[in-house]
Parts: sequence; C-alpha cells; structure tokens
Amino acid sequence: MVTIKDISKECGVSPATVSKALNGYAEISPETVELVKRTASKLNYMPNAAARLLKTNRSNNIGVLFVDDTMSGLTHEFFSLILNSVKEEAETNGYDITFISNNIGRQKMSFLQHCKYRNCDGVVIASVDFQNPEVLELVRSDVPVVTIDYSFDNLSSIVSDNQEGAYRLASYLAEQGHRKIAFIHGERTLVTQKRIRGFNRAMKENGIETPDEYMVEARYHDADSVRKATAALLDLDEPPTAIMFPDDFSFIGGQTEIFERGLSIPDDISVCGYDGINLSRILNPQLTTWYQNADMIGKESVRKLVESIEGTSVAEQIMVSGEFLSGNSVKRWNSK
Amino acid sequence: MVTIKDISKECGVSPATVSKALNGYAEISPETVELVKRTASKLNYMPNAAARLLKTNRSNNIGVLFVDDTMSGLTHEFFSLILNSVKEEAETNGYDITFISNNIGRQKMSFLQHCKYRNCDGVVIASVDFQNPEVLELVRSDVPVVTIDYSFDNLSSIVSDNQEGAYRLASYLAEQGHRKIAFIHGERTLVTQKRIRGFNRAMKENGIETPDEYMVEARYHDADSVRKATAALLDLDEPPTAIMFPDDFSFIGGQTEIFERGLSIPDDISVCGYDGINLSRILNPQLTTWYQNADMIGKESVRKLVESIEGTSVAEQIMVSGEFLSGNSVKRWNSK
DNA sequence: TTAATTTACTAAAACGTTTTCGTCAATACG
DNA sequence: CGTATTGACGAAAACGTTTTAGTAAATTAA
Repeated sequence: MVTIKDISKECGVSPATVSKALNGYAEISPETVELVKRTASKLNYMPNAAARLLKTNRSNNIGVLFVDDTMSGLTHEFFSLILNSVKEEAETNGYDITFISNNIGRQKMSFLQHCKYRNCDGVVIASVDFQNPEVLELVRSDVPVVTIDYSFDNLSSIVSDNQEGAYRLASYLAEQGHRKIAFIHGERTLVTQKRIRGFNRAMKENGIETPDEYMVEARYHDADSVRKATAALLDLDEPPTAIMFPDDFSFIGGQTEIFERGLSIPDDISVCGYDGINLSRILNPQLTTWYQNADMIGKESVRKLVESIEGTSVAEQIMVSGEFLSGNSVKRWNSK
Repeated sequence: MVTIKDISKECGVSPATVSKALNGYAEISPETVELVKRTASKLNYMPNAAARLLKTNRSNNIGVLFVDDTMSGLTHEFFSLILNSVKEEAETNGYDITFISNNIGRQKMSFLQHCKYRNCDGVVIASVDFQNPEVLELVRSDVPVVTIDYSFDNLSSIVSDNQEGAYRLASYLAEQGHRKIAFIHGERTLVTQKRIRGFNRAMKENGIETPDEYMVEARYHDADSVRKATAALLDLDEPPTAIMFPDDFSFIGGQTEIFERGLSIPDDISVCGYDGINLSRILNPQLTTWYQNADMIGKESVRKLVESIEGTSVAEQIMVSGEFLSGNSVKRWNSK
C-alpha cells in the first residue's frame, strides 16, 4: 500500500506538505502541488479512508435506513428507484452509502449505534415505522437526518405530494362521469392520510357522497390483500364503477379478481393506480396512475442531507410534485 | 464519544487489557472480562470501526458490484432479491455492504480503487459485463471475489442452473404437445448461452426441429424489445404455438402484443417466463415459469466470500438449483 | 537599514484501536 | 530451596492521516 510517506520521500518534502498539497491548501506553492500530485498518481496513491476518518471524523458515508415490516423495502420498485437515485446522487457528491440495520453480527445494535459504529455523516430515512423508538432515537440524535415522506418538526424532509396525487386521480374519475368511486387505500400511515384527504376533497368538490364501504383498507404492495379488498367492493349491492388502488403493483391483485368475475377494464369498471412505476406503463390495459418522482425525491434528500452535513442549513420541508399519467384503464361513465 | 481509555480508567486496568477482554483473548481473567464488559455496556461503548480498521486492515465491509448497462440493476426484481439476500447474510456475519462504483466524487476511480479506498474485505460481483477491463482488474487483484452467474477459473462463483431451467421449461412445452416452440432469449451472455443449450437439448430429445426464426434475441427486462420480438414471431407464416420469454417482467411486453392481436393466453398461444419473481405469481394468467432461488444465490455468495476472507477456502463453483413453477399460461396442444 | 510581514514549508501530536514484548507474581517442578 | 513455568496484566509502538504551532527565508514596510 502506498502512503503519503512514500510520496513525501519521493518528492523530498514532508508528509504534512503532501497532505496539504493533495487537499488544496493555499499555503503550498503551485510547483510543489504539481510535483506532489504527479507523483501521487504515478505511484497510484489512494488515500486511506480509515486514517482520514479517524482524524477528521468524516466518513464520507451516508446511512440509508430503508426497512419495512414486510421487508419488501428493496423489492418495492418505487423504493428501489429512490434507493438508486440516493445512491447515485450520493456518489456524485463523493459519498458512499451504507445500509443501516439493527442486527449487525450476531448481536443486537440500535440504528443509532450502527450509525455511530460506521461513523455515518448523515442518514436518509424512508419507508420505516416512524413511531419506532429506535427510529426516534436516531432522529433525535446529533446525526444529521433527512426523512422521506414523513416530517419531523426540526428536520428536513422530502415529501411526495400525496394529497395532490390522490386529488387529481379522484377528480379525473369524477370528471369522467363516475359517481360511485371507491378507494382502496393502504395502511393508515401519514402518506395514506394525505391521500385520503385528497380523495375526499375531490369528492366534495364534485358533490359526491362516498359511503363508508367504498373506503377500504388493504396493504401496500400486497396483491393478495388488495384482491380481497376488490372482491369485497364487487360484492356490494351497489358496486363502484371506478376503483382507486393503493399502488400500481398491488393493483394486479385487483385486476385478477376483476378478470375472474368476467368483468373488463375499463368497460365494466374503471381503475387507477399510484406510483407510475415502469410496470404501470407496460400493463394492459395501460394504467391511469399518478407518477411519483422517485428520482427527484432521492436526489433532493441527498442534496439536503449533504447541505446539512457540510454547511449549516435550516430545516426545510421540500415537496416533490408528481404527474398525472393517463392510460386506458378509465372509461367515461354515462350515468343512467 | 466513549473510548477504550474511558473504560480502562473506570476499571483501573490498561487499555490493552480492555481491548483484549472485549475481543475474547484467553489471557485475561474471567473476573476482569466480566468487569470490562459490564462497564463497557454501562458506558454505552461502541468500538470505533475506523481505528480498528486502521490497525487490523479489516473493514468488515463487503463491496457489491451490481451494475448494469441499462442501470436497471436495482429495479430488476431478481437482482434486488439477490441484493437483499446478500445484505442480510452479510449483516448476520457482521459485515456491512458498500456499493462499488467507478465515479465517486467528481473524479473517476476504478472499481478496484474504490474497493481499496473503502478497504472492502471482499466483493460480490453480479450483473455486470464481465469483459469490462475494470471488472477484470478487480477480479485479478488480491481482493477476494465471488461472482454470480459467471465463472472465472480460479475464483468461487455461484451460478443458477440456467441450462436446467430452460431445459425443463422447453421439455414441459414439448410434453404438452407443442411442436412449434419459439425462444425469445436475452443478449448473448454466458447465462443466455446456457439457456439456449438447455432449450436445444430439450428440442433434440423430443425430436423437434427449431427453425432459426424461432430463436430471436431481445433484451432482458426490456418489455418493449420483447414486444417487438413477439410481434416478429406472430408475423411469421408459421407462427409458434408456444413462446419462451427471457424473463417474467419483459414477458408483459409480449403479452401486450398478443392481446392486441386478439389472441388469448393460453388458448391461442402458450407462454412461459423465467425467474419466478413475485410478479409472475399474481399475473393473469398466472405464468408458468422457472423459479431462480435468488435468496439462496445471495446467501451462498456471501457465505463463500466470508469463507475466503476469514479462512483459506478453495475456489469452488456452486450451482444453485431452481424450481419449476406451474401456472396456467400453457395449454395442451393437440397437433392437427 | 531594521523591523514587520508573508510565504512555504516541517515537526510532532493526535485520532482509537490492536498487538508485540515485557514484567512480575504465583505456582509447579526437580 | 532454587529454578522453570504459567497466568494476568501493562507499556508502547504502530496503523495513515490531518492539523496546530512553529520556523526559516524571502519579501515588504518604515
């Protein structure tokens, strides 16, 4: 392993000078800087991250806390898109990412402990139970944190505009003449509450009364649970003419139920999804859905995190807007 | 930050003793070990990974090289499953994982350099272009490597039994009476070659001649390219009665083409996928496909990697077997 | 000319561990 | 009883950086 000392010998200067030259200190003469940099790359020098960290307490590493009760965190396309974007933005900023878990090795260790152990400079948190004591411990600690789709008072957060998304989809269905609109929503998280609010606003604006049976809870990303919810809706005396699904993926569960009853989309029933993932574009019928800008969400969270790691930045709630994606899963409904 | 010194003061022993007590050296008396461990947890001590690494040259960190030309590495369900499994197995072994890339910060850095910089103890490589000079540099270096679905002479590798998978699917189609069987395969990687071999073997055993037009190349995980390939097949004078698709996801592209021509699966045409991901189970019709044990593949690669990091292990090619998943996308074909 | 300032560099300590040699009792052996 | 051996611990160096405080020479100011 070639170290700073090797360079210093080769150049006939002290290690201190090499370090400064490499790190762009102004007090080193241009010629020396040149010389040092040249020999550094000649010797194929790589700084030792551990040694640097030990001195500076900066790991250039950001933690990613992306867990899920169902452990589908990584296979959930929406979250993998965020993860991917976080990773790339982190990398262009010179950071690597580390997954934060709480059972490293055989022994139990809290999220915060894991962060400390790996000296993460900051953490991006998404898709977790934000009431979890360990999450709270981390959030309240001194490590910089940015949360996704959940806001704490004194912290920066990046949120997708869930209220708007649900509002727009519901409004669209209403505009198309639907009056019996059901909403299969996910577990009652903050995200879900926002969407329900958006849905309700659209209904109100269109003078539509939504019976309680039209609001049914299922689990995000769980095709089976959504299929059951769909079945319940179709079994009603007055089944809906349109259904909003919790997300694009789990919609497929609903689709199965609909098909198996010999119904067709959108002729007999109109549907829309949520997320706007790749899958929704290739499905047939193509899904009318709401695109969440996962890429932007990831990018912004890293940007904000880096800001609060490197400088002093004020806590800020950033809203990332989505986009209505039309497909052919909704048909105009002519009330009889 | 509480260090070993704090513990040593509290206990009235030297730092050396604390270190040894914590690391289970035999030369420390049981009582001292007890005392040290108790005060360590009382003070909420966390070892400093950087300091330890600096001394021991062991980071407890394994690199993951999972890139894709199409950058869909993380959103590809099959690979996210592997990634997830790698992550979990690594964690239970006390390792964290780091994504290896070649453009950390603003400056270009080779995969190997990145590994060195982060002191990865070993690397798992999958889903990359194994001819890439940078990959080769890493593979030939002194850092322990395990490859997935590709084998180098002197290295351990974990491979899914691609030949068997394609063989079984093709045989099944033949058993069901199909004689005009097409195979839309992926780009000509090693994996693809194996599958083609399996396919061909099945055809041969069943005395089926496969015209060249029935073997068409598309891109993995690319619904659009697969749709086009499907169209080409359906345009033939003698279109196939059964099609094997490159993977479950991209099959949806083919499905779209089939549906839009007013054909039905499996009545008019039989299909099967590959991978056996979640999606294939909830699709309608449910897909007949080959399940690749992503979980096992991830686990085994970490196991093997840790083995070669911690002890001396011989290079070994490990084959992970899959499983035939029947669905209802294949129908018995009565030759006229 | 002398004093003050600037420039370009260096010595050395420090970061928190691990690990190699010691050391010094206590015990075992001949 | 004297000598090995063992058991339990400590001193100190080392890992590769960064950074503070300094120094000597060169330049500028008075």
